[in-house]
Amino acid sequence: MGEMRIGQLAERAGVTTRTVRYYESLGLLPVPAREGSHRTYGEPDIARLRRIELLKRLGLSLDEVGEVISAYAEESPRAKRRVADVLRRHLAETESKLAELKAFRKELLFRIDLVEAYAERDERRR
Amino acid sequence: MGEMRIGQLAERAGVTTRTVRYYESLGLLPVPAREGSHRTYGEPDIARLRRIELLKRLGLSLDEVGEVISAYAEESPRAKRRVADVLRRHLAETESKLAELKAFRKELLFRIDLVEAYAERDERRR
DNA sequence: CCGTAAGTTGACGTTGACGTAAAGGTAGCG
DNA sequence: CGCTACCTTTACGTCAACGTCAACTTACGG
Repeated sequence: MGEMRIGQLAERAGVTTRTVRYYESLGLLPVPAREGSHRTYGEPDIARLRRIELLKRLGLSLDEVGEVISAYAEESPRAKRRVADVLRRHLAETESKLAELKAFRKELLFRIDLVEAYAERDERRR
Repeated sequence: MGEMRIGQLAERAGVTTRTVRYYESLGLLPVPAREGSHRTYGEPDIARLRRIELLKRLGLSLDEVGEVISAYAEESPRAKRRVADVLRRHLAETESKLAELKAFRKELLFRIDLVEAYAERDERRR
């Protein structure tokens, strides 16, 4: 009943086997069934890995992913709310960074415009 | 003519002395003047440190800060453009992350609403 | 049966951005 | 003179998130 082994899982989820074992050791992935000594996985594990990678891309640490992923699987509203809280926190952070970044870019683009205006004027005065 | 030493600079810029020396070793801060064996700094160094910390908060690595900070001090349009390029790249990344994060949050809030709706219904049916 | 690819555990290596400890130099105050 | 606060360099420690290597074992096609 083992749909696939660690190599295929890793490839289909876009990670390395090392990463799969590491996540397992951190409890981000459930301890898998074995066929003999080989870990075996199914489709849901791919989905779970992809969720983990998404959460990472969003800037969560693996610890935070741990909180969120386990709560994510649960049905209780309390768990869901915890997930939402973690995400909202990161959303707020990201939004403030974005605002700063935009302000910074604006200032820079402005200065570039200035310099280019000077350059053009110098062109015409030749 | 030494306006302050490393301890005061660090405190006023909100970093540690270790950080100041580290940044100096990376070339993020200019090699400072000395009074005897003690590094001395002025107001511009505070400003520079604050710019560095801002850039870090925006998600740049110290390497990238290095590119940006030196170019930032230069007057040439080419340098300014390089600064803008680095920042635009990070802006794009940040914006895409933000979009994902928003989608994720939306999905979560939706699920929370669902669960809460169930909870309420159960309340009324008691 | 043999070779090869893929899997196993265990342990050490890496990178970035500093922290921290050791072992001392120096400036000012009483 | 001696204390205290602050400074100096050198060097090893840390943490996250894996990479990499060693030394096997297992599974499968020819």
